[in-house]
Amino acid sequence: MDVTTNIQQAAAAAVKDHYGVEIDPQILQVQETRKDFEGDFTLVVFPLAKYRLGAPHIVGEALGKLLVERLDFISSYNVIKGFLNLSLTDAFWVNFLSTSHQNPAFLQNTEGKGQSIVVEFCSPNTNKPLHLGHLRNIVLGNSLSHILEANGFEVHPVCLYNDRGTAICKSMYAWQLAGKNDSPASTGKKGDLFVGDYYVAFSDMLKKQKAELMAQGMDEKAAEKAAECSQAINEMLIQWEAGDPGIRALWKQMNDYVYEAHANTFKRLGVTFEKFYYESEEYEKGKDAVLKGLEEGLFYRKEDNSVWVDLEEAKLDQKLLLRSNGTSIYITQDLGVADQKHADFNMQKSVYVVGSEQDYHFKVLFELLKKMEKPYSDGLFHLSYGLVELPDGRMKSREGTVVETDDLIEEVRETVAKVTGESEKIDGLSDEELTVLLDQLALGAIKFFLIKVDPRKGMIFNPEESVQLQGHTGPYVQYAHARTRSLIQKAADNELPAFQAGAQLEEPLHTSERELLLKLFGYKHALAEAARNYNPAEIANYVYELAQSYSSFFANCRVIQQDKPHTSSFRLALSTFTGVVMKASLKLLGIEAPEKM
RNA sequence: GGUCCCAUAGCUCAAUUGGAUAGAGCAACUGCCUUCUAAGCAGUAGGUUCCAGGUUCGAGUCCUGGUGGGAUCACCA
Repeated sequence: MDVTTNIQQAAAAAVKDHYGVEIDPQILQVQETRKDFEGDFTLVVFPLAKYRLGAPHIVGEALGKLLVERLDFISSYNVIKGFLNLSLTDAFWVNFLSTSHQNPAFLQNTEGKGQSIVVEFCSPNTNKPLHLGHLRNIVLGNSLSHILEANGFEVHPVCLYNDRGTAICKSMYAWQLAGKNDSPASTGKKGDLFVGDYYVAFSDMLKKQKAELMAQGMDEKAAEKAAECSQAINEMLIQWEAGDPGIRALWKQMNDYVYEAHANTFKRLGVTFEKFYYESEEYEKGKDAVLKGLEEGLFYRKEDNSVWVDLEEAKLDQKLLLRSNGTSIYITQDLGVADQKHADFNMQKSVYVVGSEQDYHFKVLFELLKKMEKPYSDGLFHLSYGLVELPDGRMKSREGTVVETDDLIEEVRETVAKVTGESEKIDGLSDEELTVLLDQLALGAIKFFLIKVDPRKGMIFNPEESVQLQGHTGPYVQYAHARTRSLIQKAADNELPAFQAGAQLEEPLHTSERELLLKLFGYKHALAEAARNYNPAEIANYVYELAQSYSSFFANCRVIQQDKPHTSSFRLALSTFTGVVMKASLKLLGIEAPEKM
């Protein structure tokens, strides 16, 4: 049994024996003792107030005394107001380390066993490169997938490509007009950039044509519709729908350029998807589901033949599901894709990592799926994240303020190279190893930066300052990990006794050793909470605190000491284990843990 | 206008989901590399947690009402 529940139950039993009152052990929360107070775990006594057992500090005293008597792993206690601080024996911690440090099960939770869960993320358009906003999405989705997996879930990461519609037609049209014979190969541009440039070219064209029409007195909306290039796009869309071979071939060509480029970026980021869905293949699939719902009386048809659903009960509006001409809209497609996922993976839960601007959309979608009584409708979750903004506002592709993924990685990599170049620690590395290291550190910095913030919140990205290598950063954690590895190297030169259960140390545990052990002890809880809340930021903060505790330990406690072999081997095991937990935690964030840096 | 989200140190963010004296990093200042990696450690300084009420043993966290910022409300996706 877990110590904290052990303490809870023992405390509840003590209350019963001492006061004759039966209480629910759950109300007695046990938490890590705050720094500045003596102790390891704290039992909060205040909730007992409603049983009128006496002043909280007196109740705390009584319980503390009983707990020390009854639980052999508690060495002492102190009470401050209604907080009962308990110190555990050194033997307990030595035992904790010996049972955990080589136990693979320590890194794995089992809550999700037997449950299948689909995580959809990234979901890009095919008309431009991936930018910082996508990157936050990808990094969050990827990390969430790892976290769920570590909690025992059977995870299926998928990506839905928005590969059809007006956006890609714009690039196609601009290419027809201007480029014709150009390709990524002929221009030496990465495919997504290549297609994106034509998209921008189209925007400029439209802007110009609109301005001309508005100068003739047309209002903005009408001008947008009437512009020659808008008309051409509509025509192209109709041809695409009709399956025009020329248009389809061009469409496929443009998309393929982008897929190849994106695949490259994914690879560089270390992200994999189990399956890609394509809007062009899925967008008609929701129709049948809607028609079936119509038959069952869940939806209704208006005179003009459009199909609607009434969601006013859920405080949402009347929503359109099928156009009057019978075609699908965005939400219809999502209904279809949801069923397709279920057919593919038979999931109980389904997570969508999508920006917060679509909160309303997902409320509607989830309400609809519930109404249709889908088997997975209880397990739906929208991991909604805020915008990434620049110090002077939103990124705008037209103004050239978009921070592109590949550029960003390159830029950070250069900074890392500079710092690394000044260090002698990497002397033994080959050029190839150095390249790998720089990538690991640059990506570590970027990913950590994007994950550490609560996803719900918008965040500000300052190109000059944001991605640092010191302090609350990925490289800080990576550095702490590298230190654990370097210690092991050093220790190999010394002959230390093997660390084992019941080892007698030459000196009592240092405060920073206790803090570190307490942090390690908290790993399972952090892992479980991150999954329960679908929040990778909790892992980022956990591993940062772990690295802090280790760095402090490293500065305060000498590990290898000739005259104290048992303390040495204990500390070495502690370091090794910390390294293992840090590496596993970083892995959950999609970050590599280098051996040397 | 309706709905939803956000507001914490100069800046970027935390706060174990209602618990102790609100904590980290950056920036500033002070110390520490001739035994394990200084991308580090230890310290100083920095706060009316947007405002006003309420709930209770206890509020940054919950409720009500404001203020400010963002998003959204298409037969777009």
